[in-house]
Amino acid sequence: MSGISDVARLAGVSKATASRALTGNGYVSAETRAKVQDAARALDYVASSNAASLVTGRTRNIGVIMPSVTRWFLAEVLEGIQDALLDHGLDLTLYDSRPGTTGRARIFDDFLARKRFDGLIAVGLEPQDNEIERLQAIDRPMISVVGDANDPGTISIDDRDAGRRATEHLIGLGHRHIAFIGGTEPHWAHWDRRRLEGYMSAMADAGLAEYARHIECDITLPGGYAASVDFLGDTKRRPTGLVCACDEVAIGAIIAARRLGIQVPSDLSVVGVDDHEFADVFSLTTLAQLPREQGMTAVELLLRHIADPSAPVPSVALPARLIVRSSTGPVDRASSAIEAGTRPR
Amino acid sequence: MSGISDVARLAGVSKATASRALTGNGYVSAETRAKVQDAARALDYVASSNAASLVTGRTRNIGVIMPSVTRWFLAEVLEGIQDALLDHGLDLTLYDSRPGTTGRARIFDDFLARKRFDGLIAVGLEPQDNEIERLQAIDRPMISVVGDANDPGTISIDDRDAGRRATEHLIGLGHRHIAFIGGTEPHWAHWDRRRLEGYMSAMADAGLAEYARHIECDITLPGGYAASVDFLGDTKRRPTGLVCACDEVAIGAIIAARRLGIQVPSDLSVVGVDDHEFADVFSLTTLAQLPREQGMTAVELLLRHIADPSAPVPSVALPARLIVRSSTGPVDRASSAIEAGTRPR
DNA sequence: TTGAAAGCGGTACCAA
DNA sequence: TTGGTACCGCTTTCAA
Repeated sequence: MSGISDVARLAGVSKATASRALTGNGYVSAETRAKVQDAARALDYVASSNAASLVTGRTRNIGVIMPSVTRWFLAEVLEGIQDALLDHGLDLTLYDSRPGTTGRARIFDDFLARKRFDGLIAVGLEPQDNEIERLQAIDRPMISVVGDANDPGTISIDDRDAGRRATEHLIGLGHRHIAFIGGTEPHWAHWDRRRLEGYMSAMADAGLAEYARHIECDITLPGGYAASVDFLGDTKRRPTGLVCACDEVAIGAIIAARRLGIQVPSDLSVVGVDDHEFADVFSLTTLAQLPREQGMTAVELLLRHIADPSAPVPSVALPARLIVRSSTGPVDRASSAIEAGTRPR
Repeated sequence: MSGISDVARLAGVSKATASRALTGNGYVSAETRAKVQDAARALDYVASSNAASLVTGRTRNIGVIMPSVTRWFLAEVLEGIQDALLDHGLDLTLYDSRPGTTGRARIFDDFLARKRFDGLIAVGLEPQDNEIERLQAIDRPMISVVGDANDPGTISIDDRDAGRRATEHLIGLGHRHIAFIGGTEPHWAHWDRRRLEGYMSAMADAGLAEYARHIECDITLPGGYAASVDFLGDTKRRPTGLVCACDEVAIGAIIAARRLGIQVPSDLSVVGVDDHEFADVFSLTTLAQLPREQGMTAVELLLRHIADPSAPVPSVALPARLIVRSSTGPVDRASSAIEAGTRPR
């Protein structure tokens, strides 16, 4: 393992000049630069990042904190972040902090305080009470993916709008009995709450507030499946349209419907949010978001913020794009038990 | 930001003593230790890991390199690794190196050479030609998850055995026309090749070699779906049993079967390998592996190796556990087109 | 059991 | 444009 002194010696210059030639900071003649670079290559020189960080205060490392890596959306964002960081030559330190684990507590109490990163990206974090203080105490540039676009440094889709447009899509197909599925009281996230609000306002605007109904479930495929098996079994109250908090829940609902012999979309239309990698296989109509791009955007915003901490940090609210597949279709009033009990308009 | 000198001053001791008290290396009286710890707490002292690493050569950071984080198995292993590392107070640097990307090339050419980690865990990496040399050049302890258990420092299930037992399960149910689905020529991984071998040997041992058939597909849910729609459509040649390279492929096959009106398991029995989080929702019979445990085991092996580099590094081959759900059942000879053309034994 | 002092491997200031 | 040198913050001899 040769150090910069070895490189300097071989190139016949001082350590200082070697450093300047290699980092590109300060004046070096083209000639000496070439000499130094040759020497470095000959010795397979790799700078010690510890030594460099110690004096510059820069780690060339970005921390990413998220509540899981096993959810499709989060994993996609993570890959977008990784790609962008690799392009910039920056390392990625992962803090996978599942709510309620001792690991999460340690991350907030110890790991973040070490500040082994120049900046932090929080993805879908939903910090609880004292975690927020910890985050603020870190005193490092930070960007959030998923969250309230009114907060500075937040990248997300307009969740309220997504919920609204998913609902309007079904209303446009003639549905009135439309339910929303997703979210449970202890575990509400910012985004599913917003999507529910969008659903509610679309229903209200269409004069369908009395038909609005919210079914709680875990925001996972098995969660959506379990809840759907329950409420779809009740034939009398079964809605004809279903707005789902996300695609994983929607796919769970579709699987449940099949198991119960309910045809999608003739008996039940289902719309999700995400454009999950499985959405196509399930022919799922959905409001697509691009998590990978969100991750890459987060990196760009963060690096800009690090480069110029005094500049205001923008937020980015991306629109979701409606992709119509065949899990939604016009309501079939004749064959619907719930419509049979409703007076026609 | 106070440093160790501040702590030392406040505690009324020297830097050296403060360091000893805080790190636990060297003799310090219980009394001074307490004094130093109090001072550290009072000042919210956090040691600079750069400074410490510079002198000790230890980074207290582990690198994890894997070809993706969006596959269920890999994400689960990653969370197992993260949990174990958090327990030990170690950071995790992620190198997500998707095959064929420029990012992957950079990881192998630049990032790994920086050695910003005390050890490396490679998960399902399948390094290609020159990548292997790069890996060896790193000269840091390394453990592999997924791979050949004959190589030292490898954790995996016995893939051959898993393929064999999945096949034997179907044979035991009376199936003879059993196909294997998964793996395509350019992208063979070590594990799906081994599972195919297990399938082949089970077929041969049961005298069913003539019925063996291998269907190629991408090792993903959409890949399994697409291939299945194709080959299940050919009623005359349709097998009654299907051994899948992994659960994602198996679930894709089940979805394809449903779409084609093929009943599972009465028309087609499907068995996978993994016990994916969706396996239960699809009632999938599978050979379960525990990726989270594999990740945690990898950390333990790696830390032991780092602590004592001269000790031999063991390998761990875990057995997969058969979980029978309702995607497999006895063959129904009467209703099977393919069986109709076969003489009974 | 403690303190003084020498680095770890770079960067950046200042003078030449 | 280059070289000498102090120093980043900590650990670790070595001597007391």
